[in-house]
Amino acid sequence: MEKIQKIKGFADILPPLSQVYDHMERTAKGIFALYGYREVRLPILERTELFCRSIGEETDVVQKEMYTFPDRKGRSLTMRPEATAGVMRAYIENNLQAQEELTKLYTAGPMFRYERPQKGRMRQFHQINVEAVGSPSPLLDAEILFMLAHFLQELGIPDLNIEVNSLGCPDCRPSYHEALHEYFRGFDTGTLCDDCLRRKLTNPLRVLDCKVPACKELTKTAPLIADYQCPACREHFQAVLAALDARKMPYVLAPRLVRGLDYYVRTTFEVTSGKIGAQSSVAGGGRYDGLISSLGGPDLPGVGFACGMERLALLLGEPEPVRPDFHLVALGAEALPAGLLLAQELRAAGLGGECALTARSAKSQMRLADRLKPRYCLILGESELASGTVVVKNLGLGTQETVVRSGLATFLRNSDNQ
RNA sequence: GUGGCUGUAGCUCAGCUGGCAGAGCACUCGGCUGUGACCCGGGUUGUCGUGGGUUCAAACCCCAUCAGCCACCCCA
Repeated sequence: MEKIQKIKGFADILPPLSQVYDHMERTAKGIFALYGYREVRLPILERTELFCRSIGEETDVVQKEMYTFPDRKGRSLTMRPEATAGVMRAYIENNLQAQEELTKLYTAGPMFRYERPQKGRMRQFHQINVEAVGSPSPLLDAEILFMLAHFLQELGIPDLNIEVNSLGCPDCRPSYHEALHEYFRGFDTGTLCDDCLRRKLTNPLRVLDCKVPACKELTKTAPLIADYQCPACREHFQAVLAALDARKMPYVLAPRLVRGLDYYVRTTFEVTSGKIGAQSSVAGGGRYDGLISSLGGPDLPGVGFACGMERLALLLGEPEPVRPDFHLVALGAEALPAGLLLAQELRAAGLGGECALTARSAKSQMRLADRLKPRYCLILGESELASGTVVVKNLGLGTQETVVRSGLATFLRNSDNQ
């Protein structure tokens, strides 16, 4: 029979890597709880229109990266390419604004984008996502950045760069776009790279982010967003930075930082690492004040970020294997079922480990025990069955002693052999 | 969507100008009636990614296709 293989860009997350994912989610849960965030679990499939309206019709994500298909009744569905849209849909649909003034939510799970896979980029990837809805305060922007930094620090990831920018708002951004347009108009073939010639028309902000030296040189004298922001946006951004400074949080101002999702306004940020290849962005987010009303909800502001779990996993490395408390070696036909009963007693007492299930030589069972690195190897044979004892062997030290069965759980629990 | 590199044992990889499919690790059995690691000896493991083509003969050359990796692009 022909084997069926997984879809391109999709991955099986097996042990021990699955432990890393579990660790990330547990750490997130613990840290986020300190800030008042609660978990939501939302559908992976949504109506296509949700993403067109939130992410933006003209973005790359919507234009060429979505898994979109009709259901059995011909309605267009899309596998979520990001989490914020779905969280906002759920917020509106469940009238969460009626429950509390500020709603703090987080979620973790798979996202789907049809892109060419490479290091740190899969078609099914996983994000931890945080959203805070209901407050326009710049202090909330700062708090969410504190929380993101706190989370990454708790995971123990060094050498991350936190970049911060303000994109302005619908009131002031058009004038900046206009200015950029004006600035780039003069540059033609030979001055800007081919990509930027396209970008200066579609998304002039992206030209500022180009890595080609010639383009970089030109952008040095390009107009700055800061000079075009309205007083309200300027004040907001200054308040965010003041809060970050007061806590002495390390960050860099990135006036060229652009986001590929249309809903972002004012504060935006990105966390990058130089150690994981070209896809260096580990987390990214910002404020999205007009998003909820554009989806038919109340006119409430929001802030959030997404954290890429595959990229975090690249930085975390292999986890320590968990050491079982015991491994039980059973010698002889009668010792096998007796060994299972004994193992079950120990598990009931909160001790973890495995026992032999099939009759094999002492040598092969001991070899297996050695691989599993249990705190103790327990040996149960005919003579131990007869005397109601168990041989307890410390594989690290090579020492062993005979312990009465009734006292075994206590003996194992009190031992300091880790 | 574009470009480059790569697919050979469970894993890591050799395999020359086309001529019997290899090594190390792992696994397994034994040396040691019921004691692991270290040591010694034996043993198992393959549609050479897949499908075509060239050839007396293809893991090797050609075409196609699938998958992986890296980069562009884009983003977490």
